[in-house]
Amino acid sequence: MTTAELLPISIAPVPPLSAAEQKLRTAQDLFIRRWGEMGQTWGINRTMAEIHAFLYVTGKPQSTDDVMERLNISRGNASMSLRALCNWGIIERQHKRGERREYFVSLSDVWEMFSIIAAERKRREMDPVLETIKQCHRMLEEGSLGKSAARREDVALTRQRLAGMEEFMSVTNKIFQQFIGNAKSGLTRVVKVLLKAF
Amino acid sequence: MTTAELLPISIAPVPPLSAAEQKLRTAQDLFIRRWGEMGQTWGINRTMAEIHAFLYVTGKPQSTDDVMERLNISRGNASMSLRALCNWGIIERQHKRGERREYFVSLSDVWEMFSIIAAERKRREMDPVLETIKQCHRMLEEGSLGKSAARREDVALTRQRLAGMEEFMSVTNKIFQQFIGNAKSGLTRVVKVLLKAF
DNA sequence: CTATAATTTCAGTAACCACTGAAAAAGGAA
DNA sequence: TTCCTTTTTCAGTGGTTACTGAAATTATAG
Repeated sequence: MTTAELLPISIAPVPPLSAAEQKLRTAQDLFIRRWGEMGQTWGINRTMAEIHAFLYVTGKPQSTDDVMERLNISRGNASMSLRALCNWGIIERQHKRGERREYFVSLSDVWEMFSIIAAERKRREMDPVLETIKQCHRMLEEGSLGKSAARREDVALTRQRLAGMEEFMSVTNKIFQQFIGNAKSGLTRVVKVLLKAF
Repeated sequence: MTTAELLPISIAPVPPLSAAEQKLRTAQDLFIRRWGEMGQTWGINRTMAEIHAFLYVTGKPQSTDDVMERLNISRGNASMSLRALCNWGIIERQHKRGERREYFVSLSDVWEMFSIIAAERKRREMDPVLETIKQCHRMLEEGSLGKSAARREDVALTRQRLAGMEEFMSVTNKIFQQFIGNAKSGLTRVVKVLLKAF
């Protein structure tokens, strides 16, 4: 009994990679790994970032199995991470005619991707902070504290600090807003303007 | 034997907080907690962010014990986190005349703080990515692949994707650079440019 | 110098998050 | 319907990071 008979199904004969294919793959892997590392330090888990990098850099629709194989991860992990990326909206499901399995593709426009991510993070992480700062401010106003208390040195200091932070967050928010607002339509213009100005 | 005799050293009679003090503290705590949460999602550990928020929002020099007590953390944790924040350069040690213990203060200028952080993160996290992308690009040039290989569809696709990402990272880098050199005026300028363009 | 206060270090532990793999569910094809 | 393929779910596990607490070290006062 041969190995082929014992394992009749799997282990399709993998076509050997040409030199060019190998180099392509190496370059892609390099990018994928770096992207994963970067993701980690920005609060995005490594695997998700890597999957995204893989879909983005190959530019081709890839199946769950492609992802599993390329990144050496389990089916469960692949499934959950792919779904999360779909929910973010930076990759999309794609059905192939007459094929049962699903494929995934990354958005091709980096700017669009970034603006989607920016919008979400602004909403979830920056807006609440700004809201909290305003709330703190209100708590320390004369109206809620009384005149004499509001003039206490420590109260004044804290209010001052809160004001500084609020100003900063407002400006940052505006920049994000600019990117987000112009997501599809005018991002290339934003880019051009920025490139010209700096 | 009274409790005071059994525990002669610690438990100095904590002066009761006035209403104003309580409100001040509540407002500060609110800010501190939010800041900690935000830090986490941006890849900064909660405690460090909280310590910084505490120092920033009170505006007063605080000792290690003050930090421990206010945030309910151990001495070891406080010590290590404070040191890390000092290394970042966003808080500073301060000696008080005739006092043995050390105090810590936060930088007061939010713009300066963020530009310090931005500089470091750019250097450690963005520059390497840009470098990697360039490297990948080079690996897929005609020179290293040969003419026919370089024209393969999949190679072309990947090169295109890398180019898109490189453009994005370049612009982002420039914005950061703008911010790093001259924190407030730099960013304000970015905002102005963006607002004028739309 | 000694005594004591303050700080740092670090081994051990706790909490957290990512990941696996197998079982269940869902989705066609016959 | 049943059979087979693909996807999803999730309990359990492994790995990582954050934190504690006590011992070691350093700094200051007397």
